[in-house]
Amino acid sequence: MNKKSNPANVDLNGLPGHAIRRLHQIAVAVFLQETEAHGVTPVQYAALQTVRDTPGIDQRTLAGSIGLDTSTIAGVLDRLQARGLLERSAAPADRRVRLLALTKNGRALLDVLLPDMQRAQQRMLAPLPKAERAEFMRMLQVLVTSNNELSRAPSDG
Amino acid sequence: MNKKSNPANVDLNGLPGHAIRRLHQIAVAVFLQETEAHGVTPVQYAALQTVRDTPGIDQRTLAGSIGLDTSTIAGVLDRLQARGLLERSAAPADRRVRLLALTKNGRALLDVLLPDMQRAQQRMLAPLPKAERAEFMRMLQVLVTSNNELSRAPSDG
DNA sequence: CGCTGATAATCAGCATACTGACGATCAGTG
DNA sequence: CACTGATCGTCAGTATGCTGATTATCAGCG
Repeated sequence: MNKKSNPANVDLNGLPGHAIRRLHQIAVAVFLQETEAHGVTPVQYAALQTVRDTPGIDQRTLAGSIGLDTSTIAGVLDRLQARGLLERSAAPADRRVRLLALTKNGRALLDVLLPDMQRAQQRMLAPLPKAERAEFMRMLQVLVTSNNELSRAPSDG
Repeated sequence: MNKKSNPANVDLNGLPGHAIRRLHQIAVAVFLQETEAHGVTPVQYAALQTVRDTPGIDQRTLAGSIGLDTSTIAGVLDRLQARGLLERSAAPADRRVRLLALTKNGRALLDVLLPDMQRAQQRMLAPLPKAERAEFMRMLQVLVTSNNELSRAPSDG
């Protein structure tokens, strides 16, 4: 790949942003591989799981909880609803708000998904020596929570 | 946010994949903030920098080098070319291949971009104690290089 | 030279993810 | 009740990022 040896050259792999982007791509790929049978994306899983854990949550709160824009969550929920995994209903006290709940199919999907999802999570950190995995997760949490206010829909979870 | 206390509940923030996705979002936001004046995305920067460091590189090699699909790189290069930052020329020895090179404007942009880009990279890790930043980067590299073959266009850089 | 398999790039389709603008609704005030 | 400002959700537009199919070209073989 004969790169010219130049002081202006930059080692992309040494840049945090670049490495983080690559790791994210890998994490998504691993998740999709392990959960292949269920046709669910990481974000769709996060939405389903959060609605299950917090039935009757509204879209805005859900978006903040998983770190998504309100305009992005709309499309995610459209697809989940179209698959019959989730229902939207108008809040009786405030007709602007749409309340979310899983259908029976949605809950069933989460149940069968769980072991595959967990295996995916373990595979992501598997290359790290066992002793270092918790340390990596701890640093990850520090970086995410410290910079939380940067995204448009900061997570309150 | 009264979650029901249920054994089926899952702490999303404890999942590697979720934390990595959030960190990626933050990294992109920081990059865009610090380099706001230049209207360049992280991926566009990676493409420009790699073409500068490896003039005459072809699209497929570039895609592999920064960890992108060949179908994704096409759109990125379209936009850079439309802005006059980069040129595509047919390889004389193989007319399927398109060789890439920066224009004078492209090189100039990278020059003025450099300090902003570097400040962005530092900000991403700033919440971590100084002593831990190198350790985090080291673990990041381990995870990326070990799982490299998972993406469609594995990086050879 | 003609055929076959491989390769470079593109394209269509789908799914995040953002900004900025908009319509609908609500709460508070006079 | 009418007006004002805020809030919830949506939409249009743009930019990654993927899979699978297609086109153009090349390399090798008979």
